[in-house]
Amino acid sequence: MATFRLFDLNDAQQRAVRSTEGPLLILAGAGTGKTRVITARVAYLITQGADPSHILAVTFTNKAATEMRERLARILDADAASKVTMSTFHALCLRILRANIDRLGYKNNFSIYDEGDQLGLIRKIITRTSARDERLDPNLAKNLISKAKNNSWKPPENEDTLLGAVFARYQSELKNLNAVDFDDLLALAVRLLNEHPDVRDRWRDRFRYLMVDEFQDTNKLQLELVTLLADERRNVAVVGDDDQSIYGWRGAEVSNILEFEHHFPNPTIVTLEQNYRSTNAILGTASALIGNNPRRRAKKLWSASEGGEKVRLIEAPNDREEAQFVTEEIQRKNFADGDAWENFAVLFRMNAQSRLLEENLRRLNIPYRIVGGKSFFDRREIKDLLAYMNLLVNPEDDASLLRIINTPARGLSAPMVARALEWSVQHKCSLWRALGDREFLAEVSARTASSIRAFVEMVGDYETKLAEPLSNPAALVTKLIGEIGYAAELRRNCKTAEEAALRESNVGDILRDLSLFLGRSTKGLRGFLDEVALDQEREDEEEEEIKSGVTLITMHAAKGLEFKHVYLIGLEEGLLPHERSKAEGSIDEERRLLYVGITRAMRTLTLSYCRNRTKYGSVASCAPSSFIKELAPELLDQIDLEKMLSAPVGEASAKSRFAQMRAALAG
DNA sequence: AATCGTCTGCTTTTT
DNA sequence: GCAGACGATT
Repeated sequence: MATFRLFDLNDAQQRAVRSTEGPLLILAGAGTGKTRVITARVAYLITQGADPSHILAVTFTNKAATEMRERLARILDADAASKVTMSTFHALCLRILRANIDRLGYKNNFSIYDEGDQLGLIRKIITRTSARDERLDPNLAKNLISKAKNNSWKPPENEDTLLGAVFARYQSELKNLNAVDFDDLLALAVRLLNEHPDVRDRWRDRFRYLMVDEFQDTNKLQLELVTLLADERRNVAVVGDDDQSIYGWRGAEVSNILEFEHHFPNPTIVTLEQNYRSTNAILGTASALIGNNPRRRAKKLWSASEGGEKVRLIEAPNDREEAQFVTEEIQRKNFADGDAWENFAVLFRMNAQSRLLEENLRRLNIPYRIVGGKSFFDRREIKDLLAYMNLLVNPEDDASLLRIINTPARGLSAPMVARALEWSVQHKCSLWRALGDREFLAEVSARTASSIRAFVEMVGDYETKLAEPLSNPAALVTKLIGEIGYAAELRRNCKTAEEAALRESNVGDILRDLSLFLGRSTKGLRGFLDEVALDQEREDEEEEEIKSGVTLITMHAAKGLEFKHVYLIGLEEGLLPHERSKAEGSIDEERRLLYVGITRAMRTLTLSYCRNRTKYGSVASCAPSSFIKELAPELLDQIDLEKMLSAPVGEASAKSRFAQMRAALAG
């Protein structure tokens, strides 16, 4: 039975929770207890008699889904909580597709292509398709194709532009490879539900209460999916904040939330405005800024807690001094006030800005963590291993096959692979089929042919064993990487023994993860690969340990997080708002980005900009961001760093001397 | 097949 | 000013 208490919520939150039938729009300003409301509402639905298995809550990230699942488990009994579906859009679509994608002419064991695989395939198609004087940037093509899919545009029938031709071929080739990309997960699920009423009705029957988190970030396809599932019951509760829409460049449509009434007429609308995170100085600054945006749903954040320090605006001579000031002040505050490093975060527009901060933090021996950057799963050895696993599940998966066909080297040279690929295109079959075809083998030398046969036989062997009912995939994969001598391959390819050992232990980590997965799931190797494809967040052991420390993070990645002390650096025209966004006319989104950054702060907020900044290797002078004059002047404390440091006596110089002393002690 | 050098072109990145 | 990609070299 639910143990949550409705009266712990404020009035608006209660209204949101109690509104159980029909469309509901919850406008949840930053820090207004959104996750709490969603979980409370799920619990309330169940106390009102809803079957937990009829409830679906969709989020964007696995992290959010997990957090919600955990919170729900705390206020509901474990059995009921486990029956509620909490899923990302992509995982939900994957589930829908794994059950019935055969209706669209794919096989149910399809592979999921990540952006690397996607890019590889597009590169290949471009070189094969383009005339000599034509050029198309593969990355640009990938982005345009993604945009097209998210808008449900079909590949053009007439291939009269290179891009159109590449798009059409990319799509048909993916299908031949029995693979789908991230966009396809959404697009094909929508198509499946649209074209097959029986499938649609099954899912509609399954999910009778829908909740969507971060609704401002949904794109066209995601809205369509929600609409398709909602049916005439229209039990759709969406939660979001138009002011925090910062993913327009990835296809998110703010209009989904701005025009919610258009998509779901006569909704209940609840606005959450009481903020439990920040001081009124911070909230006032945020409100003043965001008030400059034209198209938005009015809301006024307020906090019950009084006072709070003014927001500081620092003018630094250059980016070096800016970084030095921020890091030394963090050190000083940590020492003077005993604030743990975890309470501090430095937010910026571009990842490149983290470098100077890193250098300074390292110099001062301050622990830090950089959020974002290269993923564990981008590592060579992990991609290789996953490619082998993918191949065992779906041998027609050319991208995986190409990745490992000669890794470790087994006499299957690049020219031979190119010929095989050509042959496979001519015969409209997969690379795997080509390698197993007598006709093709007759075209290559006897030695090459025997190498190919050995490889095909080995993979086929494992594939057969894997398909046996009582097979142990983890043991099989372990045996496979032993048989191919992958450890030796790593040692051969790494400069140092330590690097090889690290990579080897990464391989071990994945194999251990696989065993753990198989222990808790019945979905086998295929299920493991699905989970990995859709959750790239996980970190390895070492990184896990450095979870503590000062956080360096982009404003985009900071959405949803909060920190006691926030430093927002580089508030310069051209950086924030970014030059490119200005050119594209998305200033409003840049303003929202700054708004998101500001509202991360709980107690203190420090903004800074530089008069000069090193850009692309040379120093350029810069103007303060045009957003600065939109902030509330009465809540702002303006400080010129140079003047402050040259002041003969007073607090500032005492602090600076103190910082030097600390630095000496730390060094 | 691997490595070296030159060229290019610079955001943000939930899945 | 640097990383990533690609072509020329051994």
